[in-house]
Amino acid sequence: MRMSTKAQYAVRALVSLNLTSDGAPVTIKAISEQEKISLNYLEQLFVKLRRGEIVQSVRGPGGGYVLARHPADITIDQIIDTVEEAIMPLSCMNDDGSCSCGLECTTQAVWQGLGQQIRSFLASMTLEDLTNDGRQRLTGCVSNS
Amino acid sequence: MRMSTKAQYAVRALVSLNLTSDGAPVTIKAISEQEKISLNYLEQLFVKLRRGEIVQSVRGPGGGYVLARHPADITIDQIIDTVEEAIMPLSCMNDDGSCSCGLECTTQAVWQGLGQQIRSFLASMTLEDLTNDGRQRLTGCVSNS
DNA sequence: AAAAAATTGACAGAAATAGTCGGGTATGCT
DNA sequence: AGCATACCCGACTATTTCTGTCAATTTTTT
Repeated sequence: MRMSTKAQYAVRALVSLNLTSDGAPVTIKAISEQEKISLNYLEQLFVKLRRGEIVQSVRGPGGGYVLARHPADITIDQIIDTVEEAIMPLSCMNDDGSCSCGLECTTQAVWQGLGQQIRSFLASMTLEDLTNDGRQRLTGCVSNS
Repeated sequence: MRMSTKAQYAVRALVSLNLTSDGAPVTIKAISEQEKISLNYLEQLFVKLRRGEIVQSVRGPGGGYVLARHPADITIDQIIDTVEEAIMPLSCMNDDGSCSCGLECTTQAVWQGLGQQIRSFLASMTLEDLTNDGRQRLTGCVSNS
């Protein structure tokens, strides 16, 4: 059971974007420096985030990325869905996904239930929640750079 | 976000064991054939399960494995903990696990909350629950072999 | 047209996982 | 005592997945 860093990076980058932005586009270079994430890797993520309509790109000089929607309308599970394929791929079923009426179906039900649990948890948190949380922490702490 | 097949195999094998057993030890060879899992791979898993006191081994001819505890006292998260190291390793923190007071702490809180969610879900299901479920399915279906 | 900036796709290194193989050790039956 | 059964253990390999990088292209502004 593990969460890919890809998902973690995407969430962090978006929180950073939302936190930094004053309405004008933010370059991923700025995010990269602030979050210490490889610039090129971030590019990959933002390509997917744009396709998933989480962010909008503004090309040309002075360009960058802006949130495509209000942060309260962006949930964490949407972000994860966008950057990786599935939140929880199941490898326990027969290759064709059918049920052979053996024990697999029993255990499958467990993982599927778990998957739903995970999803609903992630769906209950929005980017705005995290940003507010992050803002609090930043002001409550001494600067660290 | 994915669940290792190791955990899935372990759970399936234990359900199978509990389902097949009439009190006498069950050989992993039998489980291997029933669940179509490599014998040697299963052995590896059962070594860990024995160390984790989920099962007990009976040596010599006529031997095999028996559950070490009542199935109602074996929860799924115990099984997973036993066969793999951690349910949810976090890679989002600084290598030493400290908080650098940046945005990491915000997003860390998300993953940690998620980890607890997952754990409590898996802790709420026992081997007995799954076995009963499996028994129902087996009798409710036509034989498939 | 030139320059700046974003987009794209292909690619390589690293890490984790799945599964295999061979030998060893303890136990019970004859 | 000896043999067969069945668990125990460590090392090894192949495969997949993930992470991260590089180079080339397209678009927009000046």
